[in-house]
Amino acid sequence: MPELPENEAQRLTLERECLHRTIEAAELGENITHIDLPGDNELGRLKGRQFTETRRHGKNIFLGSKSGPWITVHLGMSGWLIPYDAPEPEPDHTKFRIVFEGDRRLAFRCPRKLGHVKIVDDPDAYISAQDLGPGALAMDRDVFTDFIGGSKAAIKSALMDQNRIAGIGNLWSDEILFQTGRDPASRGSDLDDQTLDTLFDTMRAALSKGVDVEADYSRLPDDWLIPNRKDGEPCPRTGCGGSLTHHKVGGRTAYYCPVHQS
DNA sequence: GTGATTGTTAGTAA
DNA sequence: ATTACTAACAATCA
Repeated sequence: MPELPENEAQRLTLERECLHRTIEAAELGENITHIDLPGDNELGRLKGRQFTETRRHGKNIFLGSKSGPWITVHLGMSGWLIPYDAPEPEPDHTKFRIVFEGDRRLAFRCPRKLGHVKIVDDPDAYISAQDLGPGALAMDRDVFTDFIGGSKAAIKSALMDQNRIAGIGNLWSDEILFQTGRDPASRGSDLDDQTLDTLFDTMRAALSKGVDVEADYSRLPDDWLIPNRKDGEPCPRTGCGGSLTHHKVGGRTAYYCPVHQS
């Protein structure tokens, strides 16, 4: 379930659970055809080292140290990083694991195999090679408003364009547009300057709150979309009175309220 | 069986 | 050249 807030929560978990422990081994799991994982040579480079820092850019998580190497993880659609202590059982669908000295383990669970793990020497070089845009919570207002204001694509698709804004996916784009009161299929180029500013502020506030609650949706406000994101639910916006519905925008399912989002 | 899923990307079209 | 849209990827679930 990984967009910017979820990935940031994962980074925090790694920060708390996986630093300053000597790596005994890095290993592949079972049933790993069709998933992008490091080869044996790469795995060997991790042995004997310690991770000392974490980073995140958009939906990409990095775990490493000044002198490298780093591992970078993308969770894909269903990936999750799970620290645990032996002899607790390893999670199902573990595709990659790190064995730390002592009992600590880190499992990369990825049942749908759309995530990946790579070994990289320099996170910054990796980020620029991937052509990722600036992180949604790190970017300047002008860069955001220039891009959205000049985009003829559906505004939902523009918000999710990782090459321009890194970190926003299907759920959080819906949330941002719900709070801004815009139809997900509308065009960014149709927005006036004031609305673009509001959209930027709303994006920052929504994602920041998601980060604050460590992506625990039960701790999001009741009048937000995500905790109510289901067909036929009453629109949670106070006094709106509409009903939530959905349709396809840019190949993804967009949930929205047809009454207050235009 | 049908259609859906919180993501990315190769290929195509404009 | 740039931008926008679609289908495909793999596994699971309703």
